[in-house]
Amino acid sequence: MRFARSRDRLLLEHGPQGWWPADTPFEIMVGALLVQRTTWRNAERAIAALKRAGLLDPRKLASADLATLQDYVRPAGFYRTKSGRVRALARFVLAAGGVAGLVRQPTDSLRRMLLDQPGIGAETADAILLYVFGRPVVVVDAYLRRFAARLEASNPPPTDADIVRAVTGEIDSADELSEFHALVVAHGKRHCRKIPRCDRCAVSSLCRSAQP
DNA sequence: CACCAGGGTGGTT
DNA sequence: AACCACCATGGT
Repeated sequence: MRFARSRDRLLLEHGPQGWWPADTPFEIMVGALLVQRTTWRNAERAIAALKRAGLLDPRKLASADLATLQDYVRPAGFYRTKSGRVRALARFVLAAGGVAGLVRQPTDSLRRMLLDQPGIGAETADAILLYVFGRPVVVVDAYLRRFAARLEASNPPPTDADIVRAVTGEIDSADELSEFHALVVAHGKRHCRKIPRCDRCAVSSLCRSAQP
């Protein structure tokens, strides 16, 4: 039960993270696209710009002008690709009858639908499943890969499937998985990015005791 | 200056 | 299947 125990200690060290910060479910979806390979700070600027323009709504965003969208998305980086992706997402949600229309889909088919959308890969799909639809899903990102690699200390490092298998069963509810993912990110941001050694890491008691 | 941030995609071995 | 370059802004 290493992941569950780690989760408990991360919670003690960092406190509740309150993810995902957003006013609406659709805002979470847009944010999940905009935050890719960017800081949350910059993604937030783009979200604020869209919100200020009243475009953080599937119907409005679906018919928005691309050049205008590029202007709003710019601070989040990759504005040419991301602007098209958020509009495609809006059209997808709209065609599905809104977020409320998607809720009735079973998790596996909903996941496939999300993966069909441009700019939505495994990580973004799982983040949306977890934070928008409350499905008990393990979100595997770079932080969790490093975290698991340190925890397992194995060569070769655990695959994504290994990680999902290990976490599933230790942490099962969507609420716990939400908090777990947020805590792993919070911890990872302060942690050295070098995978193997934590013995000189000063930011976390978890790091020190994970290395006997 | 180099490197990085809450990835995904299309192309090449 | 494993690698790779690319996308682009803003902070350190």
